[in-house]
Amino acid sequence: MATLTINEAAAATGWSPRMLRYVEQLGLVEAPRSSGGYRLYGPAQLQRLRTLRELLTEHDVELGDVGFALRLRREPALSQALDGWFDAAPLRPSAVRDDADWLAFEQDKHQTLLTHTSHTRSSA
Amino acid sequence: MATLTINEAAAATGWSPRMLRYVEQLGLVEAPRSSGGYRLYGPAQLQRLRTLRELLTEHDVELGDVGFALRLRREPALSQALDGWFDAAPLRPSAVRDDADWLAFEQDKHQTLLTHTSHTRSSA
DNA sequence: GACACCCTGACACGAGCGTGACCAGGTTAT
DNA sequence: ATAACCTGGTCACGCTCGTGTCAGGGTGTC
Repeated sequence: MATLTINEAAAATGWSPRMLRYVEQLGLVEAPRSSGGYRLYGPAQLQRLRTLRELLTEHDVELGDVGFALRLRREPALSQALDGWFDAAPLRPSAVRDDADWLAFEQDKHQTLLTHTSHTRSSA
Repeated sequence: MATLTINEAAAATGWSPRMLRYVEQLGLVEAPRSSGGYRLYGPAQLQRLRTLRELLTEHDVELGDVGFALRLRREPALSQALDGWFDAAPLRPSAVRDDADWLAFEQDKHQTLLTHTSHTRSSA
């Protein structure tokens, strides 16, 4: 099967050769290699590079962000931890959740009072 | 209900007041305000700040990354686009997928050949 | 009303990211 | 065999991030 070298692929996709290597380093588009080590870009890679570019421009996303998304796919533990964190509490905070929270809060307060000589305030 | 001011919350969670404002700016932990505009940290916020810290240290994640994860939750279109991109092609590329790809590839190649006077190579 | 605290906004600065440019050496097609 | 191309590595530069600090002004408590 015929393939393009990195410079040809660059010309075909609008990326610079430098960026193609960088994108590969991020794990986003990895080209197979020739026996001598040259990157060989086939249709799949070209397509991927093009759609990647669209992703970035249309959604105002950085390469690093896509890299992080990749990390999320590869580390389910991380993804799960994030899910848990987001779901565990409302972003627009409402109020107290349960008694366990209250207990922890009182402990915090005392801890605070021990180190800093401060005082609480009444809410709005 | 009693709450802590930003300095007290900082002392209780280990963040600096500066960072609490920064974290809020990223949309990660937003504290309710007093009528005068003071941030009021309750147990929910303190808990959130603590677990956020754990997230960062235990998974070697940056604040910006969590911010991006938040963006993913708020922009389903973006999340979907990323999903599509990741699923559309294998990261460890294998070969051709279907004839449509081949067609696109030939077009690319010609486009390349038109602009640059280059040539194709045989694969490894 | 005095004093301590909080607010926003700005400047500063080291560290890391995205990107280009260059180099010495290996690969490929003719 | 030679010219053109590729490779990984490194230096450079501008930019953003995380973080501290300061200034000018408002808020809360006694």
